[in-house]
Amino acid sequence: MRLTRAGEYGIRCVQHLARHGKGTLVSRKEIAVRTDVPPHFLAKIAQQLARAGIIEIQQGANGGYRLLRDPSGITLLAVIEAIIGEISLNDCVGRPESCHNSPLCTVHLIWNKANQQLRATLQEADFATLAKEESCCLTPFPETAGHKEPIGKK
Amino acid sequence: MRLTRAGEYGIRCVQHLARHGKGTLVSRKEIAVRTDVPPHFLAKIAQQLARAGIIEIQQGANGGYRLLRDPSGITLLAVIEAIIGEISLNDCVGRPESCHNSPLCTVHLIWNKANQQLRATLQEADFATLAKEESCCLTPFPETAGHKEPIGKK
DNA sequence: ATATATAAGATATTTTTAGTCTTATATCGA
DNA sequence: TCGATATAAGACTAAAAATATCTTATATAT
Ligand code: SF4
Ligand code: SF4
Repeated sequence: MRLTRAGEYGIRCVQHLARHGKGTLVSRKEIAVRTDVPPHFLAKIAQQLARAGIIEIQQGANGGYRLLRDPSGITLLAVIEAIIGEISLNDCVGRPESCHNSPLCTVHLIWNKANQQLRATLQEADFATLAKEESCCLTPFPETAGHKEPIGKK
Repeated sequence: MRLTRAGEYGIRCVQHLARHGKGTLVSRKEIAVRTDVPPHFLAKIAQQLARAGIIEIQQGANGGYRLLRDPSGITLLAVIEAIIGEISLNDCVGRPESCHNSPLCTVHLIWNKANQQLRATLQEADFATLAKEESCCLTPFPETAGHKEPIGKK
């Protein structure tokens, strides 16, 4: 019941790009360092974002990534689902046929409602708004950003 | 971003008990067969429900499980969180200290909001209401319930 | 006492997540 | 044109979590 790291990383990537604005080329390395994401992992995530039409990848020397759309036209939901697929809080939400009971199931209805509500909330959040204030993943002192401490251990 | 099977099974178990009403003893085997849950797995889940004060386990011959509270006083949220712990859609929701950026992060605020909304929705659903109509996991013909077909394979 | 049913926790299997590595390709600039 | 740099694509590995089972112990009804 939790977003994967890949999803979280995808959001960080887009948010960093959003701060530079639509069309600005930013190197993978800069994004990786500033958002604390393993560079090779970021490459994979970027490919998914590119396939979803959110970013464009420029190869070669001085390559990098750029936003294809205006930040105001990119929602949190779009980015997340580009990475992890359509959100489905319970198996039967996305695939009702996975449970023979779903046509009669009152719990199923609750899950459908909750799922739709969650997706709506994430759809309301666009990256123009999100980037307005200083936010996600701006490491205060880039030169000292060791980014090797594990992000979260209990 | 999905409920675990253990969580789903826990709901089925409580719902089955709810149909029998508070205090009625139902054997683990009956619950397992009728809700299509592996018996040993159910045992584990039941222990978690017992620790959470939702059911009581009766040992020994003719033992089984019974609801401790009235179905109307048991919410979907309570059952789910008894099994999988408190819902946290992103790591930083439950443990803000896991990301040094959380105090400034606008995305973090969205997750907090979405999380609270989801929990509220699941809290509104109580098992008296859920059990009113025929619902979750009532196999139409118990005697033919082979329950060995895998519940969901793509 | 014996049969029955669950307790509790160890163990095993499978799936998913997370991350890395390798080889190929594209682009820039000397 | 060539070499350095940067990403592409996908194979591969490692770690973690989910799912399920097994084993031994304990409780209870008869
Ligand atoms: S029993 Fe209901 S809630 Fe559970 S998987 Fe089936 S349809 Fe979904
Ligand atoms: S960057 Fe923001 S949303 Fe992402 S983990 Fe940190 S606080 Fe949460």
